[in-house]
Amino acid sequence: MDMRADAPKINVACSSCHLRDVCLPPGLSSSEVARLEDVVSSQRRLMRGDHLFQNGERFKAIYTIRSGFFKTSFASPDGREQVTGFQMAGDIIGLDGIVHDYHSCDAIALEDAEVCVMNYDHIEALSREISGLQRHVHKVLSREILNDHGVMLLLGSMRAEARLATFLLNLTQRLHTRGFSPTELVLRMTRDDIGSYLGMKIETVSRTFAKLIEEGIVEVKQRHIRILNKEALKQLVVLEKQ
Amino acid sequence: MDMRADAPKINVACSSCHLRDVCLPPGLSSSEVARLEDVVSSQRRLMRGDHLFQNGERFKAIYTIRSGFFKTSFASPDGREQVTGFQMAGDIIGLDGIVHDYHSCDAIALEDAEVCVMNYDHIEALSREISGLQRHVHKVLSREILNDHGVMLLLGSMRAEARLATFLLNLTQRLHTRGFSPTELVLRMTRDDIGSYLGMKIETVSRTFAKLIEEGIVEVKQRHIRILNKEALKQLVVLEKQ
DNA sequence: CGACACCTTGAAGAGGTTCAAGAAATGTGG
DNA sequence: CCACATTTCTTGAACCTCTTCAAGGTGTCG
Repeated sequence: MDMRADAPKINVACSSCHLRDVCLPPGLSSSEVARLEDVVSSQRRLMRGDHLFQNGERFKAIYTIRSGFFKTSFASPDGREQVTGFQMAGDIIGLDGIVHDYHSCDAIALEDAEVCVMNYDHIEALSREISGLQRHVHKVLSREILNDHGVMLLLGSMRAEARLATFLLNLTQRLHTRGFSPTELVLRMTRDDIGSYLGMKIETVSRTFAKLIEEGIVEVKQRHIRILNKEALKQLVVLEKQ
Repeated sequence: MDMRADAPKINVACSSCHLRDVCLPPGLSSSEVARLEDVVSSQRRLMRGDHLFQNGERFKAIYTIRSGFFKTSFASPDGREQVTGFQMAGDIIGLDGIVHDYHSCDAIALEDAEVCVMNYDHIEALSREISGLQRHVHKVLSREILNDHGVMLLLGSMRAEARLATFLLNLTQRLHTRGFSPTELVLRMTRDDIGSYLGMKIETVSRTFAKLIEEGIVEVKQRHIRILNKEALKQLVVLEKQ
């Protein structure tokens, strides 16, 4: 959060960023893109385990992930905790902070990471002038809601195997659109994180992986996962129960 | 959705609406309020069971509930369904539609209801001029996200009894801020709806109510609920497990 | 009054949790 | 670079919660 000499205001080149399509609204003029670059007040590097922000911290900015992998988790006053999502390059993080002017969840880097810091007031101001940006911000927020509804569906109606299958399919799909393999991935989170996210105990996560291996659907070497039969994974989600 | 002669463009008096504080951004000048009233392009009356909007329907407006009670539910392609929330007077509904320009869930009136229809393009345009409105829209979206995280926590980490307790506390608390009793409520939804929302089968909902009755915590007469021991309800949420 | 939707209750069973122990990987300090 | 501590993951067995299946009760509305 500090702006030390080694984290100066840099001129970021959104225009040449490979995440441009994920991150910026479509159809902006180059002059508009130039103004948007001003919003990115700085970049921040994080080491594995670092907090990008914490519950209760004052909300000033939202962040676009340039590289690395994050988890967000939400804690209730009485000590319950729930991992609410995993974020990767191009994802935007920190939107929960808008309501109360402080963050209400924790964002933790699961590997060394780099983010663009976008000052929220600045975004607000600029989106009053660039309607494409305004719409983009709304869509990002709305997408988050949609996404959460998907997780609620998973938590509310799926069995362990379908949850894990959905999780793996979702991750590979997102990685695939970022140029990675559609059938192989390295999990950056612990089984505990997965368990929290999917609403199951760590032992159940482990056993469910074991079941998928047994059925010849995936290959697991630690956190390295290879999907051998994607169709079977999809069928697991659909068939199981009703 | 149709603009028949009996549902004309009316001049709505937001300025004198009793929901004003819930619905409008705080600290607007009276001229700004006047302009906001233009956003409310019409009002719509719904009978119990009517859809306010449906999955797949083109997104044009968001709605503020003036009276009545709604549920929103989200269905996956394979036929799973999840009730994602219950909405009452002052709540805003339809925000899920922004991302894809069409609605991705169903909103159904659980009793006769009345809503203000707010044209979304109009809101966008006006919030470019009134920064208080812009911020308000963002906050409403962000609050929705926060809310969903709370439900994820519930679904991911609570037992049946804690889920139901949380549900009842949440409902009464919201009703209380709207001037209703903090200890009595009439459920507008079926046990099935509750079950879907809380991720449990209808039989479990029924049995869990039975348990709460047995413990002397609530009194249940059909859909009429009276909370006899609110502290005990709260303790159920906290104590149960860890 | 009869039909239908909604709700409750019982008994049996499945799926997931808990507790416990050990294996495998990772990190740390000498 | 190895030994040791720690974290992370796996597996087994007993248990418990919730689900499933089945039947019957209650309320509502034409």
